[in-house]
Amino acid sequence: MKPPARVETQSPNAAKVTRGHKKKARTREQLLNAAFRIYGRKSVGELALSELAEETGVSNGTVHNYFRTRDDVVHAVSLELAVRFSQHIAAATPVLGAERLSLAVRSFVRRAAREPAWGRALVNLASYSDVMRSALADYLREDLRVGHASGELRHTHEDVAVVMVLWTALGAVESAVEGSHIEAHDSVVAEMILLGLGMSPQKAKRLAARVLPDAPASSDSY
Amino acid sequence: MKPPARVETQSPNAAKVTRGHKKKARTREQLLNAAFRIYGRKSVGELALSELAEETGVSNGTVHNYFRTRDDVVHAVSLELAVRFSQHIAAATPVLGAERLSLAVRSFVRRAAREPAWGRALVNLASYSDVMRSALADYLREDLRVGHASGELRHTHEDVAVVMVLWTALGAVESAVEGSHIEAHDSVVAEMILLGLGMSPQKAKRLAARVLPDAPASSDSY
Amino acid sequence: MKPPARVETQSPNAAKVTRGHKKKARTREQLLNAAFRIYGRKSVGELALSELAEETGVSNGTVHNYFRTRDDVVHAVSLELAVRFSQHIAAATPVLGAERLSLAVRSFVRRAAREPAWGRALVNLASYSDVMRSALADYLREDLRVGHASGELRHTHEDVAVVMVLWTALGAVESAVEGSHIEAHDSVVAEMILLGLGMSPQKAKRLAARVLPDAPASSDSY
Amino acid sequence: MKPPARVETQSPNAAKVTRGHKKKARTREQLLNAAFRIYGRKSVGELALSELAEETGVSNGTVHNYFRTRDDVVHAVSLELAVRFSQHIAAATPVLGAERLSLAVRSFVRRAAREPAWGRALVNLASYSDVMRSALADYLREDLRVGHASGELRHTHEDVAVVMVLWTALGAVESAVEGSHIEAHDSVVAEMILLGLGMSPQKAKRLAARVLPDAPASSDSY
DNA sequence: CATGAATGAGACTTCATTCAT
DNA sequence: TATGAATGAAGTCTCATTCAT
Repeated sequence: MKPPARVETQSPNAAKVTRGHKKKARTREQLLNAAFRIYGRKSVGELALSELAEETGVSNGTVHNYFRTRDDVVHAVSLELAVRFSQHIAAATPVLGAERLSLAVRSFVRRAAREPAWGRALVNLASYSDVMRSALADYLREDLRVGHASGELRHTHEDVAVVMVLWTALGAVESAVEGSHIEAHDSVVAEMILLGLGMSPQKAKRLAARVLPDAPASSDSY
Repeated sequence: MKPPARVETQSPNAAKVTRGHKKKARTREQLLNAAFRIYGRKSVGELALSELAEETGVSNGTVHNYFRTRDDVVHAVSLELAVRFSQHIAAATPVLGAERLSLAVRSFVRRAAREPAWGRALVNLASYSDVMRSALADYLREDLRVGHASGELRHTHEDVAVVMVLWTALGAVESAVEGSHIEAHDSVVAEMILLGLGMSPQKAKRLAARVLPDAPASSDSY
Repeated sequence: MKPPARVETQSPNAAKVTRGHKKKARTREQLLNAAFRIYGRKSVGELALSELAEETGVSNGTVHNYFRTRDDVVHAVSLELAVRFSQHIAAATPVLGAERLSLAVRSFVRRAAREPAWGRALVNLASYSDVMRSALADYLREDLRVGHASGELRHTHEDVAVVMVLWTALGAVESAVEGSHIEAHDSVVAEMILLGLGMSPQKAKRLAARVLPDAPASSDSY
Repeated sequence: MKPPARVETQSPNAAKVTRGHKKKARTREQLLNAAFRIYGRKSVGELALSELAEETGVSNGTVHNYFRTRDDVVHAVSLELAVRFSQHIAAATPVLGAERLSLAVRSFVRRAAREPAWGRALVNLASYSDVMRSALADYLREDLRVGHASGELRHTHEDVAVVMVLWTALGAVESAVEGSHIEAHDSVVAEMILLGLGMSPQKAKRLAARVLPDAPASSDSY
């Protein structure tokens, strides 16, 4: 029988560690959300820490307690976005491969058309931050590898393929954001990518045209 | 008849002073070159007009006589770069179509590998400036159209195709600049693009592998 | 009923917690020690209360419970230093007069040479705080008065003499701290001071050259 | 008759070198004067560049064109003060030696009594800046050397003597500034210093009591 | 035209200080 | 009491911009 008091004894500074933790986490999240919203309006280099403070509704000094420089903000938002994205995709299709790749590209393009601010933020981040690009590339690479192993995809060089998929998707997002209304934009883009990866034209067309579940209601942030 | 020659003899830089016209043109050119060099080092948003003055070796005020804002600089450099690029490509292959497209993409990637500063400048400009992107897109579009008409290319949507080619090329330039050493990088990229545009795998491989004339000696600027 | 004794056994720093009194006194002492250490590194005006918190290992708020402003800190450290100094000198020589004065000056110079941080702290404090200067001056004044009464010293104006002795000693400490290695520095300084106070050259030389007991092991603080 | 045109011809870029030069020099001087005035009110570490801007009547940015940090200001003012001081002393007595030393010390003390702000500035600068101390020490050293060579002074160690004279003078200035009204303060201090340097009591008293020409009207600045 | 000193708005940065826990 | 997140005043610093020369 262990004496329950010992729980406290074991970690005497647990209180210390937790003190103000929840508030701190909440503030940080608010800051990241605000930053993402700003990236939807202006380029990464134009975000001013003071603007971030105002958008979040905290003081100038508070922002500095969390982020010392603009780049700290970009970095943190990139990581957070990558995490959320992966959770989203994993929830939608647990199966790796060409299909998931197509799905990911298409959902990017669709969301960008629906929420231009989101798309602009994505492009801004990915253009600026190699952290963002790496994070996205890591997910794509998994699908490419599985697709290649299964014979669906026949690209000759994985790294080049990753670059092609990523940048083409970003370009499509960018043009969707700029308001080019293209019929079934997401499918056209996905098909072209799959072709580039060596999939047969018929399969590419079929896979890229699969019906997609309706988008989830867009949350407040990203 | 005044002996104008003597004036030049007396002061080595009299040429500069002789004609306002020439001087003005030369200063502008120097400013553009300097700006391009800076874009090879830092992002477009980080170029400070005062830095441009220093790099060019003129005064703060002089820069302002030519460019009122940073965006003026980006705009001017973008146009100039597009012009030089088109001249370069036109000189290399007068024939429009898939082949010229492949050539253009490959020469971008090669030059980026050879001169990372040039590549960085290109990516920075294209990421930031839609003027730059449009200028490049216009050239690509001609080739795509001709290639499609001739049946070499079978893309279903021209705008999407333009975006794919342009952004994939930019992505490849970016990764070349970052130092990823890939065997025959330019050909691999071109082949993937041609595939995506619907060319048959055999033709794509053959076209993308064509031997290329050696690069011209890199000039001082762009 | 929890067994309070066990609490102490379980945690090694329970002593800290036992009595608010003791803890408070200890915290204050730690703060003063930390402040003195910082004065050994940077000027009095550069000490930040937040830095003091970090150096002491307590929170920002805790410092504020003890000292409201920087000047409070300077004041408290000055008084504490003066007290310790007087105890030290009193322990070494109970006899007032020229000899004790010489001893005091010499021990300052010696300690500064041995522990530059200590010397720097002393100079910083004395340059900034008239409290510090007054405290030191008060001790010197006693010796000057006794020395004058006994005929050993013949200075014409006590206040001026105090200033001369104090500032010369500080200057000597400062140069010792800066690393000027002078043979028998302490004796040379003391002799010059005694001369200035009107002592005969022979007596001054003899008195200033008296052998000194070895320095006590330097404590952690001041 | 000289051809006036030639003046310009000879140095074609003289205009360039001079352009705005007078204005620049004037602004710099105003800034130094203002800084010195501020040092008469508060410690060196308390001078804010923005305050300096306001005191001088120029913008914040202008100050930054001249001085990047507080220390730059201290440094520049120290050098300037040293130059002016040397000019002043050289004008008053061209003869090096104990007499000039006495004169220098006395004029410091007198001026401090007359113009407390000046004295405070001097003490603040000398306490903070080793540049200031070195500059003053260099002048003193010359006199000490000559005085020693001539046999008037018999100090055993020059470096220690420099320190004694300098810091005693500073201490005297400090106490004069604080309002201690001492009869013939300057002479008492000088006498004590000369004694400390080994001069015979009679000579020291006589030399330190020499009548001094009346002080020049205090200028606007230092 | 070119120059570069001066400007001042706007962003960054530091820190003493407050206060809920 | 101790904590530390949040605050905001005060200062630093950067640069596009103006203008007299």
